[in-house]
Amino acid sequence: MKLSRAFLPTLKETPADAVIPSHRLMIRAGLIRPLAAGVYSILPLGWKVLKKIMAIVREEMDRIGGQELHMPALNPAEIWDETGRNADFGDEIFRLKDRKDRPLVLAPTHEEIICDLARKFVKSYKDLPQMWYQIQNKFRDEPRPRSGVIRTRQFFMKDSYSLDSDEEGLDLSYRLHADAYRAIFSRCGLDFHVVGASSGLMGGKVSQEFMFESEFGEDTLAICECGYAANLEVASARIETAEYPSAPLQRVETPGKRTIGEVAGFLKKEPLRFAKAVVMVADGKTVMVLVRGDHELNENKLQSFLGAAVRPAHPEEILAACGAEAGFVGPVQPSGPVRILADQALAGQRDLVVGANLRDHHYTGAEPGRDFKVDAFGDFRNVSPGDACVSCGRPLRVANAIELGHIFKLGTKYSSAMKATFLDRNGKEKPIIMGSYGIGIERILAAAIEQGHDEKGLIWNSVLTPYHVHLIPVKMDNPEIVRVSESLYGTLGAESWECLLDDRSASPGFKFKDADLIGIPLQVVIGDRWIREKKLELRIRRTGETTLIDENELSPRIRDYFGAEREGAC
RNA sequence: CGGGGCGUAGCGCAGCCCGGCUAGCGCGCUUGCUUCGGGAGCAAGAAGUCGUGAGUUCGAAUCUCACCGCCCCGACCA
Repeated sequence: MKLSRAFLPTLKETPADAVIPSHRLMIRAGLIRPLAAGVYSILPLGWKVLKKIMAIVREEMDRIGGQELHMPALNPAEIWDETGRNADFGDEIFRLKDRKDRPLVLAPTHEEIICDLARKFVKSYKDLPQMWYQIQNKFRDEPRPRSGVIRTRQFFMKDSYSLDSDEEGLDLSYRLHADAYRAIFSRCGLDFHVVGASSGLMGGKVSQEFMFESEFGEDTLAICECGYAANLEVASARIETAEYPSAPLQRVETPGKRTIGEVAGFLKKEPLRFAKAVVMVADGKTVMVLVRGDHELNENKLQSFLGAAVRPAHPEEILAACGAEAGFVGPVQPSGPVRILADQALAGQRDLVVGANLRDHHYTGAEPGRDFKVDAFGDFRNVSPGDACVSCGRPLRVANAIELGHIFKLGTKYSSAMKATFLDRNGKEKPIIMGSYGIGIERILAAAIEQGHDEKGLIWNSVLTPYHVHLIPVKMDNPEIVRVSESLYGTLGAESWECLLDDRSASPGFKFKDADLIGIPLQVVIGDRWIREKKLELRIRRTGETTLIDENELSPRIRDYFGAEREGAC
């Protein structure tokens, strides 16, 4: 592509509303332009990279036996009512009506459509297993789109679905996907973690996320050097408890001291000697959850334990259940009926500080079992940095991350609801066992940029780079330089290297800055050195290293840089 | 949805508090000349519903109200 003719609008200045590096650089380097909140046009340079990503995804999906299909984004709402997800998605689903006033939705995912296809075409165990996938636009009316292309309202997803007749089949389909995903993200040159995750709205028991670490991530991971990694939603750590002697239960005055920090300072006791009471409501019932004073309640774990959505209790509910306001509530003789759960770190603990269910008072010396009843112990807390890894005991690191992909063992949630069944060997009708697997295509692009840039601009890796070589003739008024650069452009193109030729009559500095911003791995400068000594300057974008080479050395150098796997193509 | 910020030329911004004459600056764009190794210089030019609507006023980019849009933090999130 010749830059004089290219639709490649680069920006010297950073747009005011772009915050994270990938977003800023995608706009500055002309990959994307915003149309509305969370909606982007993908310009030629960005589209070129996305197509390379999609090609890798297709190769790896085909390799594990996936069959590509394409389902409609425009769906009748009724099909979403069959599983109840039209309601479950709430405002996140885009709804519209056709001319006959029939309700339609823009699909946020495709389990329902898969089930519809499956119930029409899968009749027998002999038709299974199946693995169907697509790369398609998804629509989600996110409450808050953000971070450029990372959370948008319209985005490309590779979504695939496995249909199996038994659990062993599902295990295999799931494992194949896990392997394919590792291959995809590795081939795209990304550093990533595979973590145990929560299934959330999707249902099902087992799920794993593929995450890349980023300070701008919306998720938090617990990571150990031994290889253990989990989303904080489900991460656990070893329980380390010290033994303390019993002490008598004593009510003490703590005027105006509500938070653990305040009471700890006032009573001169460490926060870990506290049992913090958090009052939640699940299914209309009040639940008190105790966690150690230095720990945090993990609502996701509580939710999984209770099998119901939970929310923090309102002040009047707290008062009704405990007889005191937040800050002074505790497990010792609450005034109302409350189920009491406690984090396992509190099991067997003695001499704890708890709220007294009386304004401005706490108890010291409290002991579960002796002074208050715990209905159940469980893992209800967030892992914190430095906690001991469950598998090796070394300290865990906690880091933010962005989700690239998520794989789920769904089971029969959707197939049962939609009567997607088959006849097994015994002629018995059974629901198809499903898995569902997603990759955010644009997020791979964003991750590649988050992991490949410097203060000057993008630095593409050799796989995703939109072009291999950026030819920079300096002095376009010199016919010799123009002739040589055109000739190189022609020969490299014939060798099937993708080349950018900056044939604009701009100043050298301008071209160099633009080339660094666009970030093609190899830059070739044709200028003074050519005039004086017939040498090309080959510059590696990542390192800035420049070498003078003869014209006939260029192709071999390019081949070396991009590796032997390209040789067949040359 | 709660909190905060912003909306003036393609981009980045000033002007607004304290109303007033022709709405300004840098970049970019057009034309010409000169330049040409890290976002060149000079000269001449084109380009604006000051987000929208209503109100106050002799007069509104500026004050008031409503609405719309965009960004950030939080909530939420496959």
